[in-house]
Amino acid sequence: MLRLTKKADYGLMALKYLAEQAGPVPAAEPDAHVSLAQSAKDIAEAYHIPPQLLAKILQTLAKAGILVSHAGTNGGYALARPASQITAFEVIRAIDGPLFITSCITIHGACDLTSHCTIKEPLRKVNDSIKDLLSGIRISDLIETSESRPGTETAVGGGLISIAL
Amino acid sequence: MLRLTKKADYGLMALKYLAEQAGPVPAAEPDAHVSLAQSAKDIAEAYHIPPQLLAKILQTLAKAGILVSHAGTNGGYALARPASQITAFEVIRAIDGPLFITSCITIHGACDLTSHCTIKEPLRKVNDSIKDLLSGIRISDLIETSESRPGTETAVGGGLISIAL
DNA sequence: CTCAATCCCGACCGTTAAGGTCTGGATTGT
DNA sequence: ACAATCCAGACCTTAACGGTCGGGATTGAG
Ligand code: FES
Ligand code: FES
Repeated sequence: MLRLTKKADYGLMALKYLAEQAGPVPAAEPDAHVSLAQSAKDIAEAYHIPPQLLAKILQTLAKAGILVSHAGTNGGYALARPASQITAFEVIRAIDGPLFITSCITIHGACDLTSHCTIKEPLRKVNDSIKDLLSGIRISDLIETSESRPGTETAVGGGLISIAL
Repeated sequence: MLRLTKKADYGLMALKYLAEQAGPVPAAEPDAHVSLAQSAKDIAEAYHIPPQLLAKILQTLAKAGILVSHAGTNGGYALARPASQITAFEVIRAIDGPLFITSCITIHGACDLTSHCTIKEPLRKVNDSIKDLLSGIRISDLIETSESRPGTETAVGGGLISIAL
């Protein structure tokens, strides 16, 4: 249930990476772009993800106005805005499209039993809540999660995604 | 993104239906079962959904302890508990399995780049938030979608879901 | 006892989308 | 001129989803 695609995961990782690269902004360059340009290949190698796939994701993000791109020898991608002004919601939406939980959104608008479905409305509210939740998360929120223990690898904390209840 | 499967949708619809049938409980039968038994076929016809598919969904729900079943001529399904004690989360979980947004849960435990993934932890928190959100929704919340008691709002539309990163 | 109405279980199948690859072309700094 | 990039599609493979089928096990009714 409620599955976030790997593409969106990759996209968020890449954005976080870019935000980190541009992290210590010397506050001496108020114009131009927000962060340094990084090539798709570099980012892909940093995270060991398929380079060509990430390339396409970054292109999508660029088309959505979240990234700016620059071709050429020292080209690459940079954040179009400060990391604090990019929400997880718009990233996910840009990559995965406007799909939502109802599963009743076919290409024809709505599913054929939309007139009999009695839980459509409450589900829409859940949908909105999740949207709000995601909209409240900014890229800048991702960069300082577990940064305090140098040396030790993360993910040592045992139960990764145990999903237990 | 974040797509709820149609099966879960159907399951919720069926549960709501059962809850409605048993709605005006005369409070004179504190024992036995909570609601009247309805056959899978009846429920399927009420909503115009594939009967055989719904049958399987109800079986799953019964196995999960959410419904009780009774074979025989006047058999059918009934809620195993009052509708106010069944959450949307456990329904979805019973039907769609313990899948969650991370998309990094393969059958082998975790995805192979779990050691490089830097956003796993923040994502897990989002996950938990959604889980909490869904856990706060009860079947009884579905039956009075509009114009209900002003005292007991569904707490869904309020957007009071905050996430701490 | 017999029978019909049910629930139960597993196998099966078609469609779709996700994840990933490949090829060719358009920019642009050096 | 050339290499490093970005860009835009056309593919491919696999797995999950949505749905179907048939056979078997219960159980109330007549
Ligand atoms: S089944 Fe389509 S709106 Fe619920
Ligand atoms: S990509 Fe697997 S944990 Fe994020």
